[in-house]
Amino acid sequence: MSEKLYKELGKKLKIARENAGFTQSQVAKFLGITREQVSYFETGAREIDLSTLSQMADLFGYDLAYFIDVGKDVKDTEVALAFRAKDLKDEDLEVIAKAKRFLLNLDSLRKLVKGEETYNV
Amino acid sequence: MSEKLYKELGKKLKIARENAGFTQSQVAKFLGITREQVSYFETGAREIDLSTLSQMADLFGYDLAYFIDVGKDVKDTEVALAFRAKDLKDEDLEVIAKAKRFLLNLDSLRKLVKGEETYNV
DNA sequence: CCAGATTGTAACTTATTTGTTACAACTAAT
DNA sequence: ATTAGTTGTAACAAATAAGTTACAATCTGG
Repeated sequence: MSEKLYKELGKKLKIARENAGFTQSQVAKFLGITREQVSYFETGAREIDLSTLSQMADLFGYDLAYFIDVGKDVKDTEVALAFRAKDLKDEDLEVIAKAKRFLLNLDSLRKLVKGEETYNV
Repeated sequence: MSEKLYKELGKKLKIARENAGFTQSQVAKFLGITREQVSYFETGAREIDLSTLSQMADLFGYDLAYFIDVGKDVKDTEVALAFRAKDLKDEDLEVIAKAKRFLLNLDSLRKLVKGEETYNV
């Protein structure tokens, strides 16, 4: 997970905490960690671990998936851009070219390992 | 997150890896961690961090949420199986991970750019 | 069956992460 | 504008997690 995504997650955490009406100190006490850690998580300076994130989701009344799906929109956008080649950087084109070659070879690969099933994606 | 849940997560990871046709060593090399770590993650002996879990989800062709949300239905196993990696080299793993993300996003992509066509790969 | 490959796990060392302390910036209320 | 309360962040020590090595168990193709 990229550094950028942790910043997004941190913003969500901060907003969720404020919506729930907690201070960082209260959250920290509840989680058994320091106030500073909570701050670091919210600013994206330090990576939050899964169990702490899960506890925060419980405390703030959110589904864990809400915090996990951070960056999903960004991913979709990146893929969407793949179809508008004029906006792409050179380094991206390399990856897309390889991915397309891979997809083109997928059919023969499938015959190699499995049977004759077709996959609708 | 309880210790028990980590064991469940580990089992899911192992099954997902085996379905994808990877060895622990291949996965470890892709992730830049040791083979032993992968083993510890799969047995639940050590806690997996969010970023590593996210990378594994990409590599195996699963949504990250699948490994987090207990009781969620298995999604896109067909896609994962389509990419059995038995005969592939370690260097290809990066491309495969990206190609899988590409496939997983095809559905939303289709809605974004086109109409109701289906794509057979 | 045999040899090689894969996996689980323990013990130890190294590296990374977290806690602690300290201080500055910002806010809201009086 | 001053006080109390909150938050961001740096630096370092302490705690924890990860890497290393080693070995046994299991699986697998020839």
